[in-house]
Amino acid sequence: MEISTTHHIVESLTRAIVEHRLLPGSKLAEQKLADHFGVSRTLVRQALFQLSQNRLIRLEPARGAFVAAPSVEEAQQVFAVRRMLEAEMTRAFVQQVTPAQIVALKEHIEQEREAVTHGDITGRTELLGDFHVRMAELMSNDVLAQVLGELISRCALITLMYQSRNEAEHSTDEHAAIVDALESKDSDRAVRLMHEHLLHVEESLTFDRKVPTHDIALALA
Amino acid sequence: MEISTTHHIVESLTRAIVEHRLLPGSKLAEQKLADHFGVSRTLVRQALFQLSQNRLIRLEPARGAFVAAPSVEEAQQVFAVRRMLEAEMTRAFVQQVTPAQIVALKEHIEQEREAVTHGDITGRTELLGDFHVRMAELMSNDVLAQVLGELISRCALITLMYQSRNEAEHSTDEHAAIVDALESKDSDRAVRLMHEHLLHVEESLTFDRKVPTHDIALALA
DNA sequence: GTAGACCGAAGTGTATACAATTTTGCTTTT
DNA sequence: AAAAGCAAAATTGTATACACTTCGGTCTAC
Repeated sequence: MEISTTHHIVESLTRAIVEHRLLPGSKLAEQKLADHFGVSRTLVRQALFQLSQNRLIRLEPARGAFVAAPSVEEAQQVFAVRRMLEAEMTRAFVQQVTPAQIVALKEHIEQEREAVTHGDITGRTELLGDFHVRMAELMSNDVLAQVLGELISRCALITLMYQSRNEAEHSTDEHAAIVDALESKDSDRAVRLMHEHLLHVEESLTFDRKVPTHDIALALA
Repeated sequence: MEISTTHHIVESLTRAIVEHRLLPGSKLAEQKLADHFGVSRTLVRQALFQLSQNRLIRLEPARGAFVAAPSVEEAQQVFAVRRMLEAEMTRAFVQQVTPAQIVALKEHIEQEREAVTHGDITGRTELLGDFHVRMAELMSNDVLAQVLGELISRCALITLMYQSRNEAEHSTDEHAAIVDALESKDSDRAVRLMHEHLLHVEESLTFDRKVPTHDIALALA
């Protein structure tokens, strides 16, 4: 089954949503998208279906597709799962860590610092999430990397919405501290740092800032 | 976007695959399925796409859909993730356990025992997996329940293929032991038992029994 | 006798046509 | 003037049509 054209549409819409060119609640009309991409509704529908599986959009029967507005509660649940999973991932990582892996992680952190100093908001959000996926990949467990990737992308919207520059810098520092602990094979410290790091990121989200919404009932509540 | 008809097709195919009426490697031709369900290829393609996201089938461009044959390596990776996730889930469960939750889990175990004694292979595989999902649900973390459910269903094929009745009985006993530890709020014991339980289930898979396959290269290797 | 090209059948990939539902704006009624 | 009802327009849901790729088999060339 061919998926390359569909994939392009998915990528394009994903960028638009994550970069907030499409706000949560916006309607995604099939024919308009089809015209824009120069394809038929068939491919647009495939793409929309895929995006709904990624939780980036919400499909309502006979009404259409809308950009998702993940709730703070959902983000908190995702972080609870991440803390469970990544704490143990960190412990397992120390068991089988190699110098090459440490180098790879340190290089990644350098990229993070660059994005943060250059004010590249989208890039930094992506890189900060990728640090965690990179760890999973280095453990040569594809399933782990994929599950973690889904969890992280699932709340890309919220993370992006709520993360300030200070918090981004803080995250990078914490990543560096984790790698230090990994390098010295201090399993307990690494696990504790990872756990605290995820708590910090989650705390930075719970400040109840205003989210643009198209849901009237929610807006007036 | 309507999904109910598609959902019915997905359910039907899922049962057929999990119950081994469709063997790994089997081709799923779109027109034949469309005729069988009395719908057009459009809906069949939607269903196939969804099944491919669940890893129950594999889509090959311009060649079609085939029932997946998850490798033992993949199953091992899934179990590695489950051990990480469920060990911590168990620890968190003890923190907030209530008598009602214990009752619910004990009732579930009774259902397991019935299925095992009645020789209901499909039912018992489903129930044995559901025990873990039920725990997640009782923690009122939908995301956790969903992630775990995906992990478990992901290797339903392999689990079903490799699990004998003895092993199933053993699993039920281990579930009961875990609930005992939860009830006495012995967090360390519960975590240890859960970890060992998942190791046991995985071990029962690694015996390299013959798997029917349509992949010539694999069959002759 | 075997390797390779070629043709037809079968199947997938995409577009379009049509049916069913929702939305919208106007008209009518109170 | 506000609300209810209705009809037209717009939008989604499903089926079908057609183009393109793959698969099998046969025929030819060596």
